[in-house]
Amino acid sequence: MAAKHAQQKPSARLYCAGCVVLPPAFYDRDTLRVARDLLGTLLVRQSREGLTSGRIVEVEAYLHENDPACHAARGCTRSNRAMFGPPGRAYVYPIHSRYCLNAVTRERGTASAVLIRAVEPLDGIELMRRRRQRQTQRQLTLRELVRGPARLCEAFAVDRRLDHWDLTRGQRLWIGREATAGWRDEEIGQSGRIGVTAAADLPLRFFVISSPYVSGSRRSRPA
DNA sequence: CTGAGGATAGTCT
DNA sequence: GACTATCCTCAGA
Repeated sequence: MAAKHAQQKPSARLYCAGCVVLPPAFYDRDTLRVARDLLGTLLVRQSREGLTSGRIVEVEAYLHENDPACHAARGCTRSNRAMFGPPGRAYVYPIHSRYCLNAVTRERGTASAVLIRAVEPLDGIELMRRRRQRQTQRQLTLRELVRGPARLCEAFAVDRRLDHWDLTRGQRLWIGREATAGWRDEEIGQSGRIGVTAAADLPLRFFVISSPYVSGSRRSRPA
């Protein structure tokens, strides 16, 4: 159990080194399936500042059909256009002067996506800390670096410029699969989505029960 | 640990 | 002008 979470000890070898970039076909499936399967994959960001990576431990599905909480529910606008594009692209949405990162999927040919809410920090922790530390005086704990969709984007330097970015090319920003096995279904929790007012009861949030990096209160997790 | 309140800026009506 | 898929701080248990 605990062994599935990486130790903080710095390693000479990169965690994301053996990763295989997820192909377009991965995203071109039922959105719930993609959301579940994204748990345990690695989010990787390569920029001029350096490389950061983290294991995805919490996601939310946003479906085009019968989901009023989905940004695509009211049709295509300038800001949500990426969701109407091909699967495997990034949809970066600005909110409250911060950003959220989604992976676009295909839900029977309509616009849908998976919001990445939290990761377990792996590579480039000091770089994440530098980016996140800019506002705060206090020393941030490891879990505070990436717990929550907007904190995660700040730690990974994801902003509007990466909207529409192709996540399947293995450059700048991508998601990869490790050789090691992921979590079993019993280790995955499901709940309503956080922060949404519409359709808040739909169980479209998936998270790793044992992970300390999952956002939201403990109450949103089963005992 | 939890919940409440305010900051903040881009987007749409 | 009114939202919002958030975060931070602070008070209280």
